[in-house]
Amino acid sequence: MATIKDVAARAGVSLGTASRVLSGSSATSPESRARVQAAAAELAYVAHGPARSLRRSRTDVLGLLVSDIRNPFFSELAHAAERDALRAGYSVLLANANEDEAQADEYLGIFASQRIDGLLLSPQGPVTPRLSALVASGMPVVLLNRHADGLDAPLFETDNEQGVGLVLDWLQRHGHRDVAYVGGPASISTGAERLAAYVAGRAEHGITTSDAFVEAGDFLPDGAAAAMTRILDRGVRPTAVFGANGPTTLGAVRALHARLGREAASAIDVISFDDLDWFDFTTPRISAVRNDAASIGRLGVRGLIDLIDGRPVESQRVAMELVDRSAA
Amino acid sequence: MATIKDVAARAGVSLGTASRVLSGSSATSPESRARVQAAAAELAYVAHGPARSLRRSRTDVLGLLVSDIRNPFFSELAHAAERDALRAGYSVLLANANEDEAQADEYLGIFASQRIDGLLLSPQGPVTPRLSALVASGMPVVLLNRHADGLDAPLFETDNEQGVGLVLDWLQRHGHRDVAYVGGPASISTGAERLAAYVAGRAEHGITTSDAFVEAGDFLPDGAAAAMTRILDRGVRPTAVFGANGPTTLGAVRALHARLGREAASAIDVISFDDLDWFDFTTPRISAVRNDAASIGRLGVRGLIDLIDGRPVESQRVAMELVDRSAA
DNA sequence: CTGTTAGCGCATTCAA
DNA sequence: TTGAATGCGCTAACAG
Repeated sequence: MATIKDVAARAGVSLGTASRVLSGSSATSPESRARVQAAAAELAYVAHGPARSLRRSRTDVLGLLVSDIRNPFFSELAHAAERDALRAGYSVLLANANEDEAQADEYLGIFASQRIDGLLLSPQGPVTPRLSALVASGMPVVLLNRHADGLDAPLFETDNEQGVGLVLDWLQRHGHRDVAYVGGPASISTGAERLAAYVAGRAEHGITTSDAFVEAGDFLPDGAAAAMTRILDRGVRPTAVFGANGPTTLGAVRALHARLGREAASAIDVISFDDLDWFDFTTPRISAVRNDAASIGRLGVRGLIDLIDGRPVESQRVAMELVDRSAA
Repeated sequence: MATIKDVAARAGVSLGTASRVLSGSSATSPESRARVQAAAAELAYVAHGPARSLRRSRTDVLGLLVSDIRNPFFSELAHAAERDALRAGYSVLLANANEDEAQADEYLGIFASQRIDGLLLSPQGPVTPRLSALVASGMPVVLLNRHADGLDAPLFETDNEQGVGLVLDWLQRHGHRDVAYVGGPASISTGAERLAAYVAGRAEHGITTSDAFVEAGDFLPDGAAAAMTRILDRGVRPTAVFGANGPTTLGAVRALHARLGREAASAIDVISFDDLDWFDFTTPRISAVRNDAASIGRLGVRGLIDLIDGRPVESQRVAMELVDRSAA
């Protein structure tokens, strides 16, 4: 591969001039510029990123660590974040924790070694030593959708309380009393907050306060199916099920079908925190509260870049919207 | 951040010795080793990836360019590939072309600049100048699921012909004659191959050869919905619809519902190339041919690493399996 | 506006 | 087994 030295030689200028032309860092004569650009094109020159990073002590790479890339919420978020980062001149190193703390920590090590310029993080619960070391070293960090105790970073998240409020209203409007709640791990802020909001509001919405109807999964389909099954195994028969995120609702619906059969399952209303592609096609349709994953991704990228550039950044909550499919 | 120089100073050894201990490249005395490791731990030393890459002229980073990260096939594939790469000591830079050629090309430029050690590619059709430059420069490349004309690289793909054969058999078994085929772009090998296999086999499976029933989308939901709508607008009424990939089937089902209403839509059988989470919950259920995206990802990573290490690599086809939900 | 020079952090060569 | 020295490719500081 051609180096900048080759380009300079071919253009008949010094290395410094070639560098200035190619990185546009300072003024150059039109003549040099033309010669250097021609030489670069002829040699198919591509700047050596690692060398440039070493010299400039920045990489123009952002790290994005999501909890579960197969969750459409996060794949949508990652997609939007990546696009916006690219537009701002950053690449994104995407890592998937798969809702696993150890795996998340491993990726933080890779990020540290790659010397990313900033981190977009959807944390898996507690702050690990590696994470606090990263923060202590001055790494700009923004949190996506979940906060981590003791980590003081701007947070871009859905408004869990408001979202759960929309669900509670919907349940009440439909006269549901025996509602099953399939949640996420208490160790994850979204899991804890959504549960807290549900528990706090259920009584005044006419919903049973029996904890026989409440179980926590792991925010993945299999764990949620197991949780749903545990509820059914108690012999209780909910008239509605509330899944605390997208994969959770998928797992819950699967369990309903597996355990009760298609017929009986279709007598149960389902409502979901996070909207999925296929909720229009089930019987009955599945309603949901939806937030714009793409917005959160974009807010996160913008916030992180502001942080990198030393501008102040405020946390932000994104309101949720009810997608009511019960009428149709 | 601490550098290896700091570590050496603290351990009271030379820079060279510290390097040898930390990279395990050659023998060191137990004593030096202990002192260096202790010093590194105390300083929370993390090797500077770019510097190391510059010196070793390799980055231990693989590039993975997928067509559409929101397609579960690719998010599953990416997830598996990433895990296996990590286990083999590589990180993965994941990029999403969003079925767009220009965006794919832009990422190839970033990959080139980052000096990735190898490329996993799900191409968007023709070979761009940038891609051929990359290949010409000796970059190891493997193709995932789609081939690119004139690019001679190992290919790991689903067996399109066999998969379409399974679908044709299923359609015939169910006595469908008026079958709508919603395909992908002809410029993408999977789009072309699946269509070719369908067209070649439909007559002998008792399926209409009228091209009024055939339309191409873009392998994304919106494009597929438009294609489905175009078919319906011709006034033809299929008894079954065949979607040529996952997002295509989603779009087709959406269009059926939007155009015909829930009731009429439920009279139409749907079968899909690629299986999705929710096919069990529709009325009627949606059958599919399924291939293991994770396997393809793993095969790709293994093949690419073999290529990097100079071992010979063979292309491989992964057989598809029918998931027949029509009986239940 | 340009050429020369130094050095980012690291792995590796050469002597000892 | 170790220390000293070199250079990977690049940008930035400096002098002209």
